Parts: sequence; C-alpha cells; structure tokens
Amino acid sequence: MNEYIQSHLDVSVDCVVFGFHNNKLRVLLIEQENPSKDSQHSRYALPGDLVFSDEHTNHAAERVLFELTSLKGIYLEQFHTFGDPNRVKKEKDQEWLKSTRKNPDARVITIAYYSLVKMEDYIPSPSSFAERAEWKDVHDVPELAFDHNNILTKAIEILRSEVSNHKIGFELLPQKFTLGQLQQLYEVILDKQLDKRNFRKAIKKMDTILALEEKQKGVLHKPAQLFTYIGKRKI
Amino acid sequence: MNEYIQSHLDVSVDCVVFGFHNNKLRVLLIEQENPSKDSQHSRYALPGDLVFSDEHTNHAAERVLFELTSLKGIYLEQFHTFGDPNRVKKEKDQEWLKSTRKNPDARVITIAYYSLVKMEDYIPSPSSFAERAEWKDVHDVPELAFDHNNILTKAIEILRSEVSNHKIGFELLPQKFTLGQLQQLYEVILDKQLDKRNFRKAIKKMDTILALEEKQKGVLHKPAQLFTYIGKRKI
DNA sequence: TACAAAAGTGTACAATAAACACTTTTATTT
DNA sequence: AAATAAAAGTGTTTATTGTACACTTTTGTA
Repeated sequence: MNEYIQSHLDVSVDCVVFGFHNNKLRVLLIEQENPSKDSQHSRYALPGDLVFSDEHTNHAAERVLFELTSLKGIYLEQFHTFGDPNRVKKEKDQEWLKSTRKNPDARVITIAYYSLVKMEDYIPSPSSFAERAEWKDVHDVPELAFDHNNILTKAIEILRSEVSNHKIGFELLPQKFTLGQLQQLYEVILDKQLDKRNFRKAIKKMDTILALEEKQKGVLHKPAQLFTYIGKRKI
Repeated sequence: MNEYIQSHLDVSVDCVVFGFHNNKLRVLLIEQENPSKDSQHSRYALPGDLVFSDEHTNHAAERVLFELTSLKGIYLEQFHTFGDPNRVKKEKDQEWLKSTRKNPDARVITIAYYSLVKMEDYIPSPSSFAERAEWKDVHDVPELAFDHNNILTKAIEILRSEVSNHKIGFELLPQKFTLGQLQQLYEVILDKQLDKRNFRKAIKKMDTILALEEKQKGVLHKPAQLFTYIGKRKI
C-alpha cells in the first residue's frame, strides 16, 4: 500500500461575492493586512481562509466571509475547487503566509464559492486580517493574491451562463426595481446590448417577476413601473 | 486571530466512470478489500483515495483510478466537492478506514470527478485495496461506502444535463456507431423515449458527427450506416 | 419466397427567437 | 405656458427551432 504524505495539506474556501451599483458589476475584495507594515506589500484578495477541521465547507465559506467582511447570512454556492499544488507558492504569497499561517509551507487546496448580493443591504466592514473590504468594478480588479484572478474569471463565466438562463441575477438589484434597471444589469453582466422589447417580453413571461402597483419617483423622465422578484432565491 | 485546527483533515478524490454496454448505463465500482477478511464486511465503493501532498488534484484523480482499476490515461472532469465533516463517520466507514488509513479519524473532504469511457477499450482489473473492479448497471447499484451513493446521484444529474445539450455522450460508444445505437444511449441516459426522425435531424445537423462510407455487418436486418464523432473530446 | 427486424425518410404545425420605430409621460428649463 | 430632455412603454413580421406523426427499404434467416 502507498504511504500517504498528508502533512501540510490545507483546505481553504474563497468567496466571490458580486454586487451591482452605478451600472457596474462589482466584486467584494479585501486588502490583506500587511505583515511587515510596509504598505508596498499589502494587496487585494478574495475573502478566503482555512476551513476548520470539524465544519462543513459550506459553513466555512459563510463564516470566513463574515469574519473578513462582516457580511452575515449570505448564501454561497460552490462552483469549483482549485487543486494546483503550487497555487500559493509565489514569493509574495509565501511572504504573506509566513506571517499568518501556522504551516506557511503547506500546500492549500481551495474550494471556491460565489454569491450575489444587494449592495444596499450589505455594507462590508473589514475585520480579522482584512485591512479593508471594498467593492471593486470587475473591470478594474488589480493583481490579486494567490490564484484569485483565475478564480474570479471562472466565477464570472459561471455568473454569465446562469444569468443567460434567467436563473439568477435579481439578487443584485434592490427589492423593487424597474425593467430598465434589470436590463442594464443583464447588459453589464453579459457585456452586450439587448433589445428592449424582446427583453421585456421574456421577463414578463416569467412567473417569478411581479409587477407592483407602484412607480418610480424623483426621476426627470417618465417614471417606470416597479417590479419585484418573487422566485426562490437560488444564490 | 483564530487558531486553525488543521490536524486530521484529509483530501481525497473519487471517480465516477461511466460506460455503456448491452444497452445499460454502467458505472465502474470497486469492492473494497475486506480488512477482517470477513466477507460480510466487504462492500462496493467508487474508486477513490487520498491526494498526495504535492500533486495536482486532477492528477490524483487519474492516478487513483489507475491504481485501483488499472484504467490508464482517462481524462476526468471535476464536478463537485463534498465537504460534510461527517461524511466518513458511519460505523462501517470507520471500521474500514481504521484498517487502511494512517489517520482513520481524520475528516475527509473529497473532490469528485467523472468520465465517460468506451467499455470495449478499457477492461478494468483491480489492484491496491480493490478486491474487484466491475461495471454495474446504474439502476442496480448497491449501498456504497461513505457518501458515494450521493456522489453518484449528482454525477448522473450532471451527465444528463450535458447529454441533453449534446456536449458529451459519444465517448461511451465505439469509434464507429450507428444512429440507432446513439439514440439508445441517449434514451438510457435521459430515461425517456426520443423520436427517431427528430433525433436524426438534430444529430445530422451537428458538424462533429461524420457519416462514414461504411455499413454495419452481420446483423439480421437492414444494416445501418456507420458514423463517427470527430469533435474535440470534452470528457 | 416470405418473414422478421431495424433502418431510413419528410411534412405540417406550434413555439420561440430576432429584428425593428414611434408615442407617452414626467420634470426641468426658458 | 410652452418647449425640451430623458427614458418608459408598446406590436408585428419574419426566421428559426422544436414537435408530432407513418410508411417504405434493406438485409439475413427460416
């Protein structure tokens, strides 16, 4: 029988949390506390940390997100596990790990989760090793720690395919929204223009979108009717 | 900062390998070697084992499958990671682990992979702790070790949705196949009847299916034209 | 030569997707 | 009060795709 070298193998979770504001798709990043207090070395990362040995990985994702950003009770959906043995071996990664992890040399397998949140409802505030927690435009994401740029890319891919099927997306908007807002959200996520009439036809056919007896106020044009999403939350 | 209790957390891979024969969808199972040599206690499982600390998890899946079944060079696609801390804590699971693992009490997170193979090309033969390796009809799968019945269920779900989109499936058939065989395969996987004319219309529209200048031989009815799949292998 | 077994083939109808332009309503400005 | 700006709101036509449906052909065997 083989001998399994199991020392120094850790498991983490990373969370890709999407929001939408000012017509931009945003992702929640933290700035990792700078061990040497040399601000040159602090950098952005997805919120993520090690899984406790006795907790469900799904629970770990929720807990870690809360610990780093104070966002509470966010449902996260697992989408991929990243298992490259060298995914945390870059020099900068090692430097940071040495100052924070018990076994900085350990190889880390990470399970990635994603979520969509209404930015109005969740104001992140940093804690634990996060110096800052902030929403960044997905088009304006800097180089991230570890392989987090990869993870984000894969999350966006999945977000797009789910939005195309009208499975998710409403979670990013306020409870009451206009069809114009919903279309803009779709256009930003899918990165293409959609036909207004066809879009509205499709949305109105869905039985999970309810027209309210209420109109937009305080806009300098014809006020739009408000709608709400009454389907079961998928994300 | 939290103290991470990282002792006794292992990571494994489990492989769901599908085959097709005699008009049945089959899955490759191993029979775990019986530690007490009391044949009452041996049982079926998906091929799976711990990941080495320095190997890519994708590589681990391929290696483990080879070690347990001798199937070589099979591309496996990751589909889900199972992270319940109690997924190997049933009495029977513990009993088996005690006789084979260095840290039998360790919680084990498993990354599940699936693959489709031509049964004609791959004849499994057991090794390592596998007493036997055999193809079982998916409708006739016994109670499996750990949470492997769950894992299999999820794999079948994914297989169905990919086959519905004509993304995969051809990998289960011999290199040269008839449209009748392909339709039967689809019907078995999707568990529903398909219309022959509509099915053929759809398949012939695909540019990855090539009609050969060759006919079936030795059948006691009108021999069918043979086709082949020339698309890139997805699985 | 007739029988069994599966191969092979087309059309009509329904549903869905895609292209496309003008009128309406409100708040603000002059 | 009238003109303007800004986005809301609304239908029809055409193309594409999906679905339902039944008979003839070809081979090997009896």
